[in-house]
Order: sequence, then structure tokens, then C-alpha cells
Amino acid sequence: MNRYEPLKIEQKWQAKWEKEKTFKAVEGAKNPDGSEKPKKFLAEMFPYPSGAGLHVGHVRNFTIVDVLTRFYSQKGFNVLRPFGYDTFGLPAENYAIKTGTSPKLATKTNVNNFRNQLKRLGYYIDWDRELNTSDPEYYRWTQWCFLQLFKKGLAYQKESYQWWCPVDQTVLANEQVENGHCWRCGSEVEKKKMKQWFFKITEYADELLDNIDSLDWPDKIKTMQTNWIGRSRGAEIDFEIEEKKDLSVRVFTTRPDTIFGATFLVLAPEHPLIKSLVNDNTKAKVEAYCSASLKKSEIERQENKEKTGVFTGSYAINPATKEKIPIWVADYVLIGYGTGAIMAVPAGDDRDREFAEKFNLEIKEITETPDQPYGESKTTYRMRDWLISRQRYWGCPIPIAYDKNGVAHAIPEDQLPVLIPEVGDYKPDNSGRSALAKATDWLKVKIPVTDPETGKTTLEEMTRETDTLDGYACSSWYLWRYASPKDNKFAWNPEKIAYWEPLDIYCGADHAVAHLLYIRFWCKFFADEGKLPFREPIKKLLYNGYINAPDGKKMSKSKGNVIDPLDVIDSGYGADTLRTYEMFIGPYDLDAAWNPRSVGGVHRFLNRCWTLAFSENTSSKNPANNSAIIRNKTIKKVTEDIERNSFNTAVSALMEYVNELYKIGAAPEDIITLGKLLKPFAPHLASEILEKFESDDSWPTFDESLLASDLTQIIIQVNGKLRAKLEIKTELLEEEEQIIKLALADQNVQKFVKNEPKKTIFVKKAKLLNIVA
RNA sequence: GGGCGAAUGGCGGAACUGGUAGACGCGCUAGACUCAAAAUCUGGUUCUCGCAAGAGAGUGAGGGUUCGAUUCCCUCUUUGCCCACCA
Repeated sequence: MNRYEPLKIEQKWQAKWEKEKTFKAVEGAKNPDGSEKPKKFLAEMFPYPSGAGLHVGHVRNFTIVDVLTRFYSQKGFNVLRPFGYDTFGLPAENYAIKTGTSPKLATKTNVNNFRNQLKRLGYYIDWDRELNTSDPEYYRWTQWCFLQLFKKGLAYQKESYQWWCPVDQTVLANEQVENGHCWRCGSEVEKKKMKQWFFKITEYADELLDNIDSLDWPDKIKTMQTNWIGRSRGAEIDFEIEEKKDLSVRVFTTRPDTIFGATFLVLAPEHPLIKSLVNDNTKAKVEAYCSASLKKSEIERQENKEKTGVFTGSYAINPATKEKIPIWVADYVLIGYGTGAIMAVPAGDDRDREFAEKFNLEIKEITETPDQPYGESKTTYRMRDWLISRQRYWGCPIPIAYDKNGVAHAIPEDQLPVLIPEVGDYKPDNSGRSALAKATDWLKVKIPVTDPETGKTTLEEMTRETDTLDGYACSSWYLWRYASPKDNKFAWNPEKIAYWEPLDIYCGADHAVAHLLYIRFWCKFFADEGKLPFREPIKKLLYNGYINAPDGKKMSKSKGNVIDPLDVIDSGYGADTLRTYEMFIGPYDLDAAWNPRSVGGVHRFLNRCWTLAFSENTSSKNPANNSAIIRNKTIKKVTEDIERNSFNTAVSALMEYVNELYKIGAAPEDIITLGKLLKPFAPHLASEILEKFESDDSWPTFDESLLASDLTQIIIQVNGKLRAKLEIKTELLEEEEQIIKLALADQNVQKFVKNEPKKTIFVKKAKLLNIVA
């Protein structure tokens, strides 16, 4: 018998799979009997291919998808498991700024490295469907998607205060600001007033919220999305300004019924009406307050919740009480939510009370409620529109050009893709424009314009948009591109989409809100456009946990505690051990700590599988059928465990099976079953085993009738405590009276049951008898 | 402050719908093989008492429901994640 040499057999099988394109997915694949196979489309959240290569966290994520893909493939599904790379983004660009290497080149190197590493893990991937978001043939269609949104008014420009990262020199979406810091570089963000592009995700807020219930997604993610959208129903009420009848302040409140207790109004410092409400006495003070709070960082606003504010000098009329109430400015009111102005009800709201107490404003108990609520009912959302402009070079150019009046025009679809121009220096300047602005020739473009009066079309010279799209736009449609990644007529081919989509299983460890909300938004939009036959893109979502260093801390280069998956493979363990270990490490959805010794344990297990299959001693040992029970039990357990994503217990069931076969000996059928059940986890070793036994890899079925043996163990409890275990003939399980008699005859039971039992409870399913003494 | 989880041996974890707590793996330990070591194989391993049979305790703490609770309910402690002046 040869030794188990993982690196050798893995190389052999990987070469074979590559040559034979074993994992190529074809629409409409059929069974031998001519019936059509059911489809199953699975994917992981595609990675950003960093220069550091594959991480053990990637391996966990991808292996979960691989186990499920192989499982469904073996079960007879027509499976599609493609792969792609999310390649636009700051790391490649920052590297370019630092070294002068073009991001295009660096990305190519990184993708090649990633692909080679993925192949060494033996993944079931249809490599003909590989995609890459920075490939012009891909981003051509990202730009097309943008234009569809633009045509419907769902991509629009707005001047507003935006989060600005002073280090990365770009604006950030709300989702990319974490506790006042840039999600990428960690530096403190500022507010800056700029004209920016947005996607109108709020248009779909209700549907995005209402459909959450129907998703087979983890509750954690569903709750986070629900909170993020943050719908609240209330009313908008106009308050007239005293002595300025042409002006009024509109406020939003969820409690219009408390209007009798409203004793003052508060406006956000950015509110446009403020300048009309100040007078000569208050003007300087209010202006100082407003500009100070604009400069205030998010951190300061979070750390110091002490109420601050200034009186504008004006009064409004409470429409319910007709009383005159002062109008204040305070930064605890946010411009982006509701109307940016509130009616303060200190008797009903803690924040308003705190403010009233600090500035000695009236606190009036609510003694009256209006029969008919004031104002018009209004629903608002915590979610804001999605800011998509990025002042960066390495992104998908926004396909827009401006005429001499500054009006935005779509680049015609036949001019797509708008290619990223080559520039020598990738650094953005301080003007707030990306490095694209340095490509002076590229900036000029001729766009056909039709005169609305004459109907004549002329070519007009315009200037291109220099902003690029948020990378999340590129990942908002890639799952559909997988259906027809090489199509040059459509972003996604309608027939292929109808066959494969929506995605059956999606697995990832990040992007609970951003990506997973954006892709749902685009799906609903393109469904409305008649371009997608479904309104939710992802049926089932698995959200896996992280893998930490052995000390439980996050792996990081600076701490020097990073485990490189390729090192694990090359140390001699091989990919099968790495894969199986990462499935065995714990429940897939919880964080886990790497344990080098446990890796060794899994390797020992695979070595035992090898010995069982290839040693003459064991494999020829036992032709008898006394392994049928354990074999059928194992098939049942592994099948059901994979179906409920309990990969760690599926592996442990296989370990038990092998341990048992070591004791009782294994017939060829036992080993073939082992090979089939092992294949999702350790596909190379399993293929080697199945090859030796000349077996296919079809998923084995179990025979319920073979799960029980002739003898059955009955648990005997007295007052709920275990006192004896009886071996009885299985058919006796029907005879409750007999079992009670046998139990009471047991010596140990008699020690605890002196008199006639008060009661007996027999649970047939649990094979348990409880005697109440 | 709000929301959602979690807490089980020396360690990672198992027990899926209330029914033998600790599967499987690591570690430790005894033995076999070996001149020896590694590898491999076979036992043991929650704690306390006992040679053993067995007994008692035991799933963060306290209470409750039940014949029976790691599992359900209440109170508390610790801890993780998400959101956080959203009117």
C-alpha cells in the first residue's frame, strides 16, 4: 500500500478537472432517462483580490459554497457555481499612487494569483464564467445599468453636505462611515458641501422593507436591514411665523397628537430658513453656532450629547393652541431626516425636555389631544439615498457629459464603455476631482443633441464627468452577469436568466446592509423595467463567521498572526485537510479560532480514510453485512446535516463512521459510501477512493428499515434519573406492560422503587421509561 | 440608551421538535509496535467518593412550569454583534 500523499493526488485530480472542464454548467442538462435536472445556482460573495492572496477566511466562505455545490451536484442537480473578482477599489489605487504601477496591472497580477490559489483548493467552479468588474467588457454594462437608472430619474445629482475623507480625498456613503471614521483608511471624516450623484434607493424603501419577511435569510441580517431602512409614520405640520405671514416652518413628527404640548420649534443648523428668521440682534450668534456645528466632527457630536443651541429671534404660532412659541437652532436636530425641523414637546420627549430645562423653555403638560390630527400624514425613512460619486481614479467612470450650461447628458449606449484613460499620476488633486481630470483629451467628447424645436440632431462638444462609481454599483448586478458572462448584446441574457436565476444560495461574511440592500434595490428596479422576471435576487443567504488567530484575536499582518492557507497545504497537509478542517472548526455561522493541533486531527482522520480504502488488510476484511446499520445511519446523518448547514457535525459523523469501520471491518460498499459522503469536503481523496472502487459519485440514499437493529436499548429512569439500561428485542418496543415489568425486575431499579410506582411514562420515540416512585 | 444573540469538561464544540448531558476532535494518560524516537494501532479521560458495582454533584447565578429542563417562562450577571440625539 502507498502512503497517503495529498499533494500528489490533489495535483492529479486538479489537472484532470481542468482538462475535462468537469465543472462546466450547461443550461437544460438532462438525466440519463431524458428528464430535465433541477437547477441549483450557488455563489459566494466575490472577493476583492488583494495582493496578500487568499486568506483562511476566504477558504471558509468558499468551502461552504463548494460543499453545497458538490452535494447538490452529487444529488443530481444541474449546478452552477461561477466565480468573479471585485477589482475596483482603493487598495489597488493607493498602491498605484505609491509605486506608480498602474492599477490595471496590479489587479491583473492579483487576480492571476488568486485564481492559481483557488485552483489548488480543488473548488467546483465553472471557470468559463469568471468575471472581473474592472474588465471593460464588464463595466460597459455597469455603465449601461447606470444609464437605465438615469433615464428613469433614479440617478440624479444633488448639492449637499457629504462625508468627506480627507486622506482618501473622496466622499463616502453613509454606509461607509463607521463611527465617524472612513471604512477604508480609518481617518476621521468631515462634512463638505458638494454636487454629487445619487441613486434614489428611497423610492423602493417600502418594498425593500416589506419583502424582508419573505426572505430565507438569517434574522440578524433581516433585523439590520429593517433598522437601516428605519421607516416611521407620522405627520408633517406647517407652523406659521409670527409677523412673517409668507413664511412657515414645516416639521415632521411621529406624534402629531401631542401638538398641545409643543412649546418651541427646533431647526437643524443646515436648515435653509434660518437666515430669514434671524434679526440684527441674533444674526451673528446664530451664524457662529451654525458654522461651528458644521465643522464639528461626527465624533464630537457622538461623544458630547450635551444639548447646545441658539434662539433665532423669531416666533411661530402653534396651530392648536394659537400661542406664540420661540424658534431655536440646535444640532440635535438632523437636516437629513424628516424636514430638518421639529416641534419640541418637552413633556413627551426626553431630548426636548433636556433642551427645555437647559434653556429655561416652557414645559407644558399635554392635557388635550386634537380630534383630528394636524398636518398631513407622512412616512419617513432613516435610510438616505445612495451616494455613488467617488473622486477616485480606479473605478467605473460615470457615463455622463456636461454641456456648456453644465447640464448632464447621458453618453449614448453605443459609445459604451467609457474607458478609464491612462494617466501618469493617479493622485487626485485638491480640487475635489479624481485623477481622471488629468486626462485632458479624454475629457472632451461629442454628444448628439436633438433640438426640441427644430428636431434637428447636432453633435455638441461636452466635458466628461470625472467621478467614478462606488464599487458597490459594480457588485449590484454581477449575480445576473454570471448567467451569460460573455454576452455582448445584453448585460444579462433573458433566456439564461430565466433558467438559472434567482440565486438559490449565497454565502458571505460581510455587507449585511450595503451590498445586500443595493442588490435587492437594483433587482426591483430592473424587474420594473421588465428586464428581470423576479423581484428578489437571493433566495437563501448564509452568513458565515470569521476565523481568528489561535489567540482569539483578529488575524492581521501587523500582529504577525496570519495563517496562510497555502502554507497549510504546502506543509504536507494538502487542500483536503484544510477544507475539511475549516468545515469541522465549528458551526459555520459563528466566529472560530484557528487551532493548528486540530488541523492535525483532521489530517489523521483523512489518513485513516486512506488506510481503510487502500490497505489490503482492512478493505478485504469483512464481506458480511453487519455494517449496514452504521452505514445507513451515517448516510442519513451526513445528508441531513449538510441540508441544515451543520457541516461540523457532518464531518464528525464521518469520523465516527470510520472509527466504527476500523473496529468491525469494512466491505467495499462501506468504503464506496465513505468516498461519496466525503467528496464534498475532501474531493481529491474521495475521487481517488471512488476511482479505485470503480464507483460513480452519486449521493447515496439510506434505507429507513435498516436503521434499527434486532436489539434495542431502553433507558430506565426513576424520578427522571438514569438507573438502568435494558437490552430488549426491538419488536418488544410495542409492549409497554412487558417493558415496565422488566424494568421493575431490575436490581438497581428496585433499590429506588420500594413500593408500587405512582405512575410510569413510556416514550417510545426516545426509547425511555420513567418510573415515578 | 435601543435591538438581536451567546454562556456546556483542561480546550474547540455535540445534544436538530423538552427525553441517556459531554458525540467528534484537541490535549492529557496507560498500553502495543520499536534498540529508541516519530508515525501508527488499542484502551481511559466532567468533578467528588469508591478496587469495582455504584452513589452524589453538574450545562453563568437564582426561581418557576413538568414525570422529566442545556432546551420553555421570569429575574439577575457576564459577554458578543448591530444601531444610536432619526423627532
